[in-house]
Amino acid sequence: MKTMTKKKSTAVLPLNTILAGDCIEAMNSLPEESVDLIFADPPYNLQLKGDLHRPDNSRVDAVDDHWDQFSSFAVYDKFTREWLKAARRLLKPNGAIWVIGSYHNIFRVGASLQDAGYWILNDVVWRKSNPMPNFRGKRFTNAHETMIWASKSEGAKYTFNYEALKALNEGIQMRSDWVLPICNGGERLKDSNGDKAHPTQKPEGLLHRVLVGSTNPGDVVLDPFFGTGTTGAVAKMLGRDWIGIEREEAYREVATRRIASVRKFDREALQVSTSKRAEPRVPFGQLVERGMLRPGETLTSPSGKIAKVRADGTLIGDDVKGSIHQVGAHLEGAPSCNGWTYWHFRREGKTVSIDVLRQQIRAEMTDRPH
Amino acid sequence: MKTMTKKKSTAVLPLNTILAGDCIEAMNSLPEESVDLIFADPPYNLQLKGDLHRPDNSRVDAVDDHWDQFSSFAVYDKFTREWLKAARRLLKPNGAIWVIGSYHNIFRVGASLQDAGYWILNDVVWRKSNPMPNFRGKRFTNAHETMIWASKSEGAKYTFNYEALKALNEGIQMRSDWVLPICNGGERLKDSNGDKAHPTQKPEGLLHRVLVGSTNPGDVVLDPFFGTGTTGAVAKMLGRDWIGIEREEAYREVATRRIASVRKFDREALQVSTSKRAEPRVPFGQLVERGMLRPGETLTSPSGKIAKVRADGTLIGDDVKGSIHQVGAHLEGAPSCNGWTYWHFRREGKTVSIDVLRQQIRAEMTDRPH
DNA sequence: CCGCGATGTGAATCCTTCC
DNA sequence: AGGAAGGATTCACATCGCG
Repeated sequence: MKTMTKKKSTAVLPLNTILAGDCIEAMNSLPEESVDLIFADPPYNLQLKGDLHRPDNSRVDAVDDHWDQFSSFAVYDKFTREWLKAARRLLKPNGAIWVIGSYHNIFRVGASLQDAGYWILNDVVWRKSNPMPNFRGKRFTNAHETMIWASKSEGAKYTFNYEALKALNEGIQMRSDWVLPICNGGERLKDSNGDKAHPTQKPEGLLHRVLVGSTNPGDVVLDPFFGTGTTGAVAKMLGRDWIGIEREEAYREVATRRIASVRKFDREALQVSTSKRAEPRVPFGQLVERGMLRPGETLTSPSGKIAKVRADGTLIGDDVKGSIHQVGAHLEGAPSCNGWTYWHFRREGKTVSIDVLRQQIRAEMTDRPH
Repeated sequence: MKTMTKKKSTAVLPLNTILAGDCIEAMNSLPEESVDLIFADPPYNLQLKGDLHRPDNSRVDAVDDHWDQFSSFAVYDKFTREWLKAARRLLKPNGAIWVIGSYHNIFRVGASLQDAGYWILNDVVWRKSNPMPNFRGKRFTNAHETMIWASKSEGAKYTFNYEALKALNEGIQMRSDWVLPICNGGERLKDSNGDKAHPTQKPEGLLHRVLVGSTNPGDVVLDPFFGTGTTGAVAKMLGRDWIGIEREEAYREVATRRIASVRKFDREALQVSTSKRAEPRVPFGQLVERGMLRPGETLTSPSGKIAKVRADGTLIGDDVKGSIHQVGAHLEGAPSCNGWTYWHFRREGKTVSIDVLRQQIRAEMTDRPH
C-alpha cells in the first residue's frame, strides 16, 4: 500500500475494474489527475446507428443537404468534445492519450484534440496485413486505421520508451506506420452463438506496442470505450493497472471473463531495454579522483585533436579550457559535443573511449545497494 | 479543340498555364463547375520552434518559409475553409479533390472538408520508404503523410479507374496505403545554387497514382498550391489538361521550365511506383506482440543454452541481455549468430525453431486481400 | 570500370537538469 | 523562471572521390 505523499491521491481509484454506464459521467466521477494513459476507441458511427444517429432520423438525400450533414457532424463533435474534456481532466500532467479511428471520425477527433489543448505527438497508422477487400471495386481497399498519440499539453514530459520500441523493431527506430494483422482466429472473442462478441475488437499486438511504448509497469491505464477489454487484458499481462468503462452489460461480461483468464508476465520479462538517459550521471571528475585517469594525461579525439586532463576534471587544449564537452565542441567548431564518446585515452598500446570508464563506475553503482 | 457540348463550358479555362497570385482569388475568377479534379498540397502549418541538429551535429534544413506561418489554428481554419469553398465551386458535380497533409494540419483539413459538404471516399497513407528519422529519439519516425480523397458531395459519380490501379499494383486491388520514396535524386529540382528549388516537392509517383486512378485522359486537373508543378508535369505526361495557381514567382518559373521539358506519355513516374519485392524483414518483437511467444517464455538452443523472452522482444540470459542474435553470439562465444535458426521453443512436447513463426508472419504479409 | 567508404540530406511541432 | 551546461541522438539513399 502506498502512502499518500501527493496532493492528488490515487487511493480512491477503482483499479482493475470495469465501470458501468456512460463514459463521460463515469470519468467525471473519478479524481482528477489520476491516470497515466488513456486509450480510446470511440464509436465511429456518424449516421449509421446507436445513440449518435441524426436527431430527426431522416434519410440523407444525396447531393446538397449540407445542413443535414452538418447537424449530424455537430452531434458527433459535441460528444467528442465532451468525452475528450472529461478525459483530459483525469490525466496526470505528464499523461497522454491514444485515440483510434477511421476517416469517418478521425479528422473530427484530431481537430477536437487540438482545440481541447492536447498536443499531438504523432499520428500512427495501423496498416492491416489482412484487410477486407473493397468488394464492389469502387474505392481503395480500406487497409488502415489511424491512431493519434497526444500529450495532455504542449511541453509535457510524456512517457516514451524509445529503446524498448527500438528493440521490438529489432534495432531500428520504430516508425509511425505499424503493420499488424486484424484480430481474428483464436484471439477473436465469440459469443454463445459462435458469432463475434464485438464488431471492432482490436488486436492485442496493437495494445502491446502502445502500452510498452508509452507506459511503465505500475502505471494506470484507462479505456473509456472498453468493449471486450483488450486494453485491460494487455495491461494486466504487462503489469499495468487498468480501469475500463463500458455501457453494454454483454461486453462487460465478456471482458470480465477474458481478463480473469489472463496471466501477468514474469517480472523479469517486463524489464525492458532502457536508454542511457535513464542511467545515473557520472561527473568526469570522478575518473580523475579515482585514479582511472591521471592529471596531465593526454586525451585524443577520432579527428586527431588533443587535450590534457587537469586535476579538477576539466580539460585544457591549445587555446581552450573547460569541460570535456565544451572543449570537444570548441575544437570541432560544433554547437555541442558529447565528450564521453568524443575523447579517448591510451592503455597498453590501445585507444579506449573514456565512456568505458564511466561504464565501470556505473556497474559498481548498481552492484550494491546504497 | 473541343466542341462545346455542355452547359458549363470549359472554353474560357486557362488550360495548361500557371496563374499568378492568391489561390482563392484566382479560383474565384474561374468559371464554376469546370474542373474534374483538384489536387491540393496546402501549407502544413508545421509550427517549428528552434533548430534541430542531427547526431553528427549537422543542421536540419527546416521548412521555415513565410507561407507556412499561421498565427493560430483559428487563422489556419479560416484559410482552409475559404480555399476549400472556392475549390468546391470550381468542381464539376462529379468532380473530386485530393488534399495531402501531416498530423499538423490534416485533421483540420479533413473536418473542414466534411463541413463544406465534400464526401470523403478514402484516406490514403503515403508510407515513405526513406523518411527522415527522429533524431532525438523522442517520438516515432514521422514516416508517412495522409491524403484525403473526397467527392464533391455524397452520391456523386466520381471517377475511379479500378482496373488501371489494380494493374499498377501487380494485379492486386490497390490498398489505402502506398509505399513510395520521397522525392530526391535526379527528380528533385534544384535552383541555380544547387539547393532544392522548393522545400516540399512531392514525388511524381504519388501524382501518377492519383491521376491514373481518379481522372481520365482529357480531364482538367487544378492544383491551387502548384509549387514546382509536379501535378502539371504528371498531368501532361498522362494526357490530362492542368491549371496551376502559384503565388511565388520563383516557383512559377521553375515549374514552367519543368513542364515544358516533359513529353506526353513519358513513363518515368510509372517506373518509380512499381515495387521491388524483397523478403519482408520481420522483427523478432512481432512474435511477442502477436502472442506467438509469451514474455517470460524460455527459448533453448541446440547446444543446450537457455534464455528468456522479454516484453520488448529482447532476450535475457544468465549474464547477458540483447537481441536474439546478440545473446546467441554471446552464449556461443561467436562473433555473430543467426538467432532465427539458433533459438527454439516448445509446443505440445515438441521443440520448434522460432524461424517457423517468422515464416507464418511472412505468409500473412504476402496474402492477397481476397 | 567496379567497389567501398566518406559525406550529405529529407514537411520535424525532436532534451534535461541545475543553479 | 530563465539561462547555462551536460550530454544523448539517425535511416535510407544518393553522390562522389579514391584505389
